[in-house]
Amino acid sequence: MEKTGMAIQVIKEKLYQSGFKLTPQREIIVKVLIEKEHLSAEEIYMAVRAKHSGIGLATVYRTVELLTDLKLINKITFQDGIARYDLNHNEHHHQPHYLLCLNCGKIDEVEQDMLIDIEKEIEKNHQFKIKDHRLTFHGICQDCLKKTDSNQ
Amino acid sequence: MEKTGMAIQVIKEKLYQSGFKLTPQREIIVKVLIEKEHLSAEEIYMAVRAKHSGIGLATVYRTVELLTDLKLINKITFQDGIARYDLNHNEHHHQPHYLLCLNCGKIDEVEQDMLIDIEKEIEKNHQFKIKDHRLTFHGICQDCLKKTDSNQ
DNA sequence: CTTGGTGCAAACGTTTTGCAGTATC
DNA sequence: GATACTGCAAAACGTTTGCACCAAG
Repeated sequence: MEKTGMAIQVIKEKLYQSGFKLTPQREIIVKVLIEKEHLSAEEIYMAVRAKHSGIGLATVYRTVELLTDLKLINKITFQDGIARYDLNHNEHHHQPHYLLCLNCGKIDEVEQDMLIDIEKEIEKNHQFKIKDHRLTFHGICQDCLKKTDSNQ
Repeated sequence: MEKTGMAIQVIKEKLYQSGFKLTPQREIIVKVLIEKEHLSAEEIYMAVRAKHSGIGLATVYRTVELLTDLKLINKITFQDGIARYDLNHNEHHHQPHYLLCLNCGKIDEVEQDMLIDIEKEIEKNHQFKIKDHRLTFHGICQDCLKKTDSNQ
């Protein structure tokens, strides 16, 4: 709960710095985002309604849009076209890399930025100034590998 | 025209090998995909209607789905959630990397696979068997850099 | 005549928007 | 009382599907 309180405080400050408020609805949404990762808007909405039944889906969308604009959370869309949201804990603005299991759908994050050298090469070879990146690996996670190993 | 004819011939063969036909509608769609890259379904539909006004949008969707399943084209979805399609010229099954200009929206491709070493490291460190990847760099393209350089 | 393919329109799931009402300063 | 924010419902958007019709072997 310490961590939650701290994170909310930081977000509250950044909101006020930009002229926005941390309304009760926004606070509940942020708490949900702290508790669980990779949630879609619908999933946030469900979790939020469990705590405060009066919140509308539109508020969820408007809040995650606001938080994304302020770079407080990351919005990521995999191939299914559904946007998912994660708190942006690291100060560095780069997106983490994702490991997406094709079997069970689990999403893992790799916080370490492994693209630095590649980005330098791309910038040199293509005269393209890189601001951000999205990298997702599709494959089979550790758990699913174990399950299938014994059978095949 | 040589290139177009060859590409269509290859696609026709692969379709027949899998028990499908190259209908007139499918042929027109393929020709459009040969002529332009990174088209959305809607854009394919527009281009196709210019050549043959009777084709329906559903046929476009069904065709690109079929071609994607047969790995004849790549489907890629950027952060806007709109799927785009590209002919898969290289035999290797890996997705190219993309350079997306935040200023003008231009999409460039990097065919060379630069992730091989990183994938080895991820597989070792996370016990995750990688099957495919999606890598997009967001930044400013050469043309837009030139335009803004003089002003700032 | 059977099978696969098509066009149209309707349905779908996610996201956005208009608007009237609410809370806050 | 002005401003930012909310909830609801409707609309918008890209995409998929049901179905009757068509084409080809």
